[in-house]
Amino acid sequence: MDIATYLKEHNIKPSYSRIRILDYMMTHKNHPTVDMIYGNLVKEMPTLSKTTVYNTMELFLNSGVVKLISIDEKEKRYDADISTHGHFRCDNCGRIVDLYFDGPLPMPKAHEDLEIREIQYYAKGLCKHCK
Amino acid sequence: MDIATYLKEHNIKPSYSRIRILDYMMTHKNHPTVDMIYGNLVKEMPTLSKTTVYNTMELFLNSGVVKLISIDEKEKRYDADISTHGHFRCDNCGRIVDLYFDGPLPMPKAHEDLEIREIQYYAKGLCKHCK
DNA sequence: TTCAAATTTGTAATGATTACAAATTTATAA
DNA sequence: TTATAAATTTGTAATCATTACAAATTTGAA
Repeated sequence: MDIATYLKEHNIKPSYSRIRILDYMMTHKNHPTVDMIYGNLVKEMPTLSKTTVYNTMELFLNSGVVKLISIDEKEKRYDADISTHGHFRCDNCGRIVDLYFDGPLPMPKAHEDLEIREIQYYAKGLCKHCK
Repeated sequence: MDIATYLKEHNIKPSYSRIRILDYMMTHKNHPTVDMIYGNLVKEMPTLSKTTVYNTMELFLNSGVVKLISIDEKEKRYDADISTHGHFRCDNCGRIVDLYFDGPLPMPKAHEDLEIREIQYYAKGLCKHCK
């Protein structure tokens, strides 16, 4: 589907910056940091500001267009794939890959006193290339 | 078991600060931040430095005495319960509670190309008091 | 007791993120 | 089109948890 249409469906005005940022995320699927997005796009958008990327990620987050990945304690990462899945980060090269489960994401023992709205599943270790 | 003995078993010299810090964590079981530990202990240890708490947590982490909890994007939290379990954080009051599963922590679909060393399971939402 | 090693401490630096106001762009109405 | 308001973008400064680092203190062995 068209990126501008997708943004409009989430009640976001599809400005040029927003389209390019979401396009970057959907094309690369690399769970990028703000720095990665900015560093890549500024080559073709010389007036782009890092603050705009921060603002846009916050907007995307609140609109449900992206999900936050806190697998790295240093920098926030974002995922435009909002389907329920987990993530693995290689302790050596830092690359992040998706993790899927047989069936829905596993739920903890019944906690009828908790209203769970979001689940994050992170695994860490060594990837194929680094082990 | 005695805290000093426990530290020695992990090849850590049981200095007074280290004993008090680990004692705080085991007594409170509140998944504290460095600030929480410091703020509580400094009342009875006026010369305690926040840097010491940071140093000690790093030491504990590398020695396997505590585990890092990255459920909060702002501050690191630590858990002296090193058994495999998940965590839930209330979006409203910030309290963190333990999550357990029927059986071992669920594993993702076979990724024979990944060497998984650690798994973190985080859930967020509203706790009993806040929902 | 003496000296070296380990631990603790305080201050300064780092770096990702946020605050904020000015500048620019876009949309709306006359 | 033109004027005006609203939304977006931008740059700079502030924030704040964490780290770096060297000096001070404590500990332990000879």
